[in-house]
Amino acid sequence: LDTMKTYFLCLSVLLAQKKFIYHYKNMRWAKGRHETYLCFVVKRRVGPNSLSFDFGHLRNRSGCHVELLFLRLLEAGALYSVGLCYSVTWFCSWSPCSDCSYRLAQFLSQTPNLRLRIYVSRLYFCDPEDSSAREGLRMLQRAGVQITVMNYEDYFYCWQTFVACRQRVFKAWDGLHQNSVQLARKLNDILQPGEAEDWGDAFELLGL
DNA sequence: ATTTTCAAT
Repeated sequence: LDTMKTYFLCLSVLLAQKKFIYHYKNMRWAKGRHETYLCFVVKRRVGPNSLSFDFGHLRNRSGCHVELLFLRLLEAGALYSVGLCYSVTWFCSWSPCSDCSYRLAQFLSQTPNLRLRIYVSRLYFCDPEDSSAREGLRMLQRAGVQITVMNYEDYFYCWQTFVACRQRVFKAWDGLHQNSVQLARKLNDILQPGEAEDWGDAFELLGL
């Protein structure tokens, strides 16, 4: 019960502006981001024409990745009860590691009444083409998860929704758009493997 | 060109 109280306490607090900027900045070399934040919205269908919402944020704690903390929260019944339809959208500062992807896919296969959409600010350990993190993302996609790289609008939305912004308008950092485009391209390569080679083949065929 | 990563000290 105390654990649950702690969770609810965490959920009720808005993120500090500096913390949000620091951890969600989508720069290529995100030095020192040894924490991961997860901002979420849980939409619940409680009647034919009515929805209820929960929102908040979590961060990883004591060696537990934030995605698994979120799953624990769901499983503890804090945000979830059987028989209702859910849609969960979360905005994470790092993309999930392979292990979290695996566990999420497992969870989702047992929970058909839950839809998950994941927005990520940066890609976690996805540089090598054969990395398990990349494979994990593909597994999530096959499990029906929509994975997207955050863009300006997404940061804007998060700022309004999860940050103690006190009516201060979100101000983009240098390179936000460029970095987002680059990361989106990379994620696209990860999720649609083979496309690049197809192009290569096409060029070869055309003698280019 | 190169740099980092849900830490470990």
